[in-house]
Amino acid sequence: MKQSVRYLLKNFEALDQQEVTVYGWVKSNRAQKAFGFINLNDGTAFDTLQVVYESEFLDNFGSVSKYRVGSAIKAKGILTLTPNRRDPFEIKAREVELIGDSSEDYPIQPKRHTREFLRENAHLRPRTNLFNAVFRVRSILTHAIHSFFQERDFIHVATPIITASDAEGAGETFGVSMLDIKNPPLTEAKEIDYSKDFFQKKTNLTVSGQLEAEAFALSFRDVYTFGPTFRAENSNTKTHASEFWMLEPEIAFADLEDDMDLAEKMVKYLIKYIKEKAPKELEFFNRFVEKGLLKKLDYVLNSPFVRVTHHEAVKALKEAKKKFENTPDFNEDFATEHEKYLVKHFGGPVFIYDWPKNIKAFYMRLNDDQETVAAMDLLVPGSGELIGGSQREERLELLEKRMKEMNVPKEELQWYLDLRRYGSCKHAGYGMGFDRMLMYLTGIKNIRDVIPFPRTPRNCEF
RNA sequence: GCCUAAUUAGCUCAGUUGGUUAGAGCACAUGACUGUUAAUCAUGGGGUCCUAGGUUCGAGUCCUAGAUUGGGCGCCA
Repeated sequence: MKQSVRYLLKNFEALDQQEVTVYGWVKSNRAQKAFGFINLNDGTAFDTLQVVYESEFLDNFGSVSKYRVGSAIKAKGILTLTPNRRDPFEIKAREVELIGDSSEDYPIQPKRHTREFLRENAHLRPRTNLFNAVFRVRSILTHAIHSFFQERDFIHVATPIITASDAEGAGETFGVSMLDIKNPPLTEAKEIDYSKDFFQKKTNLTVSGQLEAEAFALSFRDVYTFGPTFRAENSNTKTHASEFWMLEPEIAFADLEDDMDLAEKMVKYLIKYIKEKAPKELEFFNRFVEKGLLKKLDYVLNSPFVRVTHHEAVKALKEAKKKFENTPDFNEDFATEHEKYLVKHFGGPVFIYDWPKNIKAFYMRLNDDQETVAAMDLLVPGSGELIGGSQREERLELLEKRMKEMNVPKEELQWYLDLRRYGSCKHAGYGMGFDRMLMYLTGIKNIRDVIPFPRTPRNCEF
């Protein structure tokens, strides 16, 4: 019988003077002449468990006192309440056994390491306090997303990872091919002949599950897709990764207003959920990662998100006293400095909606002014653009016209146009960068530190 | 992709104007210690100063190129 540290932390009061067995890794070991202390972490809880070992109970006291940090051990002993000490209880060992030694050069020490060093040791960093907390919260956040949508009767749809659609926009994609790259089959025009490839056409890793999600929304009404996404851009920033996770809900019989309502409700739900399920972890982030994190989250929880049009936002930028490197323009997207100013100016998350049509994607619904589309971005402090969404163009003629204007090939997207031919209706959706949401919730400032084994340009270790 | 900074022990860092044998804390090893919790104390071992060239009587230190990493920006349905 073995107990997890999490179980003991929850039930220790009822287990006083009972024998328990724990397995885990040594976080620190402090030996004196006839007794010593091991702080044990088994990964099930953020906190460690103190194991007291004494020479009078152990034959192997000498070797136990030499167990190094990182070693895997088993400890059997008597759970004892210690109300006057720092920890509420401890284990008085009757048996301590080495399962897996950790050699002298174990890189993770009971001291502060730089994030860069830990990134290079991505296989060992989940053993540190910080990453133990980050990746537990990541797991809980995944669950929070599913429960938010499942509680609202959304259908989860697994959209494909490999697609043949290159029509979604200018985003660079990773190609998927089984052709011999040294000697590929060529067409008469001396171009690579993808008809000889595995799928008999050019394929790539997905940059979005949205188009397929739309098909399901026009069957199930409310759906969401949640999974990995791949971008081959040579982006070197702390908010971009080559492989990341994206959540994309899609709702039918709904407009942009409904879309923003859903996004706002969801963000608040996720914050509330994490506060409830990972209070220890949040407290840790609040102390050591971002001072004021809890205050920030509470503020977001309790105030309505500001909603301004792109036009109003640009106006606010133009009226700002601050000098920008890039001049704000009514027909342009924002630069990073503009986004930073806007979230500061509006004091928290802010929706920017009704964007000029020429800087947005072909599927976004044209507004009555003929100049803007029903698109929205949610900007948040620290993580930049957290959510981007729109109401979709449901009118076949207008959609076809827009595709022609933007050189989107129609042939590959006949199925997408079908959705407008057969029972079309207004619908909307958005995409949320899951990893950016996690950054926002934990205060971690680099996306590489919220992804277990991050992939970025020139880096695919592990 | 552009700009900028950094790279010295397992880790975090110091290293004077270019000049003796490159240092500290933690970690590791040995020992002391009857309640420690980043324990403490004593002693000890541990270095391709990122790589390749160059300048110089002499380079961790100066120059050139490259690699890697950080930060800023760009790209980003």
